[in-house]
Amino acid sequence: MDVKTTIYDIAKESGVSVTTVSRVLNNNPLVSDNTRRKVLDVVDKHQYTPNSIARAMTSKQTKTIGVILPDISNPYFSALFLEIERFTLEQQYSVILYNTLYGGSSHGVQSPFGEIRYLEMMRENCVDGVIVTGGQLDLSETPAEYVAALNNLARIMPVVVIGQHIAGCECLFLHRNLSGGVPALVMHLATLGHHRIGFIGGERGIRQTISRQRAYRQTMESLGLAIHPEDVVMSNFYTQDGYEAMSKLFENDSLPQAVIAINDNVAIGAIRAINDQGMRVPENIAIASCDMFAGSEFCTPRLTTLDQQNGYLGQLAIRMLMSAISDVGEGIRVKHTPQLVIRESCGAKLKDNH
Amino acid sequence: MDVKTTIYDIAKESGVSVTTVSRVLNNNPLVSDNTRRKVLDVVDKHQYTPNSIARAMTSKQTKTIGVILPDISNPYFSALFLEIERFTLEQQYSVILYNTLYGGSSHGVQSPFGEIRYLEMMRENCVDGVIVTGGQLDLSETPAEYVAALNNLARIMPVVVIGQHIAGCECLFLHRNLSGGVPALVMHLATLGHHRIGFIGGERGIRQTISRQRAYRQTMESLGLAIHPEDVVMSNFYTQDGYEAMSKLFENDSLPQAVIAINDNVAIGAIRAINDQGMRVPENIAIASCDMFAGSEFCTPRLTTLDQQNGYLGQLAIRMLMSAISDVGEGIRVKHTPQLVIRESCGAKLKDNH
DNA sequence: TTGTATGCGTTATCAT
DNA sequence: ATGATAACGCATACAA
Repeated sequence: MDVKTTIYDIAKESGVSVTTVSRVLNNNPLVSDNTRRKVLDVVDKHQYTPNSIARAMTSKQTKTIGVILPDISNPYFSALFLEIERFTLEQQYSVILYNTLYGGSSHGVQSPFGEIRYLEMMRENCVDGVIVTGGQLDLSETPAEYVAALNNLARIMPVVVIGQHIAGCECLFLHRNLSGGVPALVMHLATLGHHRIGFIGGERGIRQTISRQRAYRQTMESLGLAIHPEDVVMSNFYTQDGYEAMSKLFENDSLPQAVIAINDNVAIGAIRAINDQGMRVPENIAIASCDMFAGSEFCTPRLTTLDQQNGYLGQLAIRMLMSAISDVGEGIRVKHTPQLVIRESCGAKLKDNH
Repeated sequence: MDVKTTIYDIAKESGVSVTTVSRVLNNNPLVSDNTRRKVLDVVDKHQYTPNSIARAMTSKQTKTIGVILPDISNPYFSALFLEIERFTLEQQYSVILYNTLYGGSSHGVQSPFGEIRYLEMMRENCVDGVIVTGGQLDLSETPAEYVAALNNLARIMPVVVIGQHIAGCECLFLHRNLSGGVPALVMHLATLGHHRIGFIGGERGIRQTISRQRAYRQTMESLGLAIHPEDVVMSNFYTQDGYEAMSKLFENDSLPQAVIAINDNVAIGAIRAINDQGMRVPENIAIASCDMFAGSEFCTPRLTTLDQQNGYLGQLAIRMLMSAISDVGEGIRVKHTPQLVIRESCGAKLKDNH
């Protein structure tokens, strides 16, 4: 391996001091055009780029942010991440990504560490700021040690949490509208004539689950529709979990007319389970989902779902972080409103295709 | 923001020299148990962790690797990445991820830079090694400037390329078996009585596309089956592309009995298009795919596909890189063999579900 | 306009 | 067993 050329090599070969080279590199105007050109020639010749490590030593900035999330193979998180990364790059920052795999992944891959360890690693890596989402943050009762670890980190650098506010947590919060759109979804189903509506997916004790279920229950009640307790089955957030939850429903004596899934993956698994019973969606059972993932407009049937604007959320988070890194600012106040996307899986707009 | 405590703070408070603290931190045996304990107490009290930047200054190692890929929201790449990250973490390394978004993404997100820029950024960030896959690497004619940029980087640090070997490229290559399994797939279809078989998806000029199409053509020929030129439609690698490619097929005078898709996403899009025509899979047209993604066993119909062992591939890549970083080793020789996964979308194993 | 000297936090070399 | 000091590559305060 070649050794990287340093600012000293450039200085010597250009016949100037390191200071001058440094000035040229940082576009400091206090350099004559002549020397500037001379230096840049040598820089180009060696394809020299400053060592960002050494730079970080003096500047106290690594120009790197950290992102901690459970599972990048989950479409919800990858949509978020892609937007975060794009903005990060535009600001000349890089991003270190940690997948905690908390709550499991669809690949069976195991994480070697617990979530708290990832927070520590951020500190060790001297990133300039951190965005963290999912995992224990989404527990209705976030463990005290985890909050303590978050606060520990937040004392050193800006930390943006995408999720609901946690008492005693000193981070910046980007509040997610967890239940928004669910009432619209329930009403849409009711309007289509589905009066017995179930709810599947999501883990017990997770905020998304709780919040969306609550909205579902309240809307049902306000519409005067009864909820059959056996129509509500929790599991997790992946396709497999949708399959299992729906299969549970089939073990009951009777079925709901419509089922709301916690997200598109769960909905897809549910549809598979329904098909396995020789029934069809939406003819026999309608399916709707609370979180739209890329590609769900190509399912059969196309999924009626809620656009949670996940990419937009990522954009807000990174803007919040960047402003916290540069300014003294305490972040920005924002709002996002989940939008109902009506497609085929509930019976509206269904093409006659046979 | 609090300022991070340094080794000096610890030294002063412990009443020893920084050298001794450093020894304690690095488990150097040349410290008496007494001082060690004394120092560790202070370390614990302040929750001190060494500044990895300063450490990198002297050690010339950042304990960070870089991964460059087109789009982490693509299941193929996320499966790869998750395995890379797991092994990386086990080795106490972190990973910086760059999505080049070369070839487009499913989210419409645009990358601010060209691929070569990402290679430069790796150098600037002083990572210890790089894994790069996808993008221009997969062009049948990789541009000379891109190869030059790769070589530039490879002169400074180990670079592992997941893909086919490129003439004149000095990186370490993890050869992918691109066409393996395709003959088995074609034969499977032929055995089921499908004699007119089409092929859709994949971009023109991309190695995967070329390689798999060639295997498809050769196998067809060896089986004495004719290929109708209009049954082959290229597009890209996403669901939408599968939809469009299949729609093209419907514009022809007649249809193939079976269609091979370049991957599961394309297959899903194709199935959607077929359903939109009032036809069913596999009853009217059989669909098979060349690259299995997580969750495709929950499609309706379940996809018959090839397991490319993408996660395993990632594992091999990171092992190769790690051995190149530590040893003088020139990497490891490995083999992976895509496996045929027979499910429902071709008509075998189809449950009667209506 | 240019250069010298110092510091950033750690590890390593060399004393003691 | 412990400590003083140089070195890593860069930015910057201060001189010239």
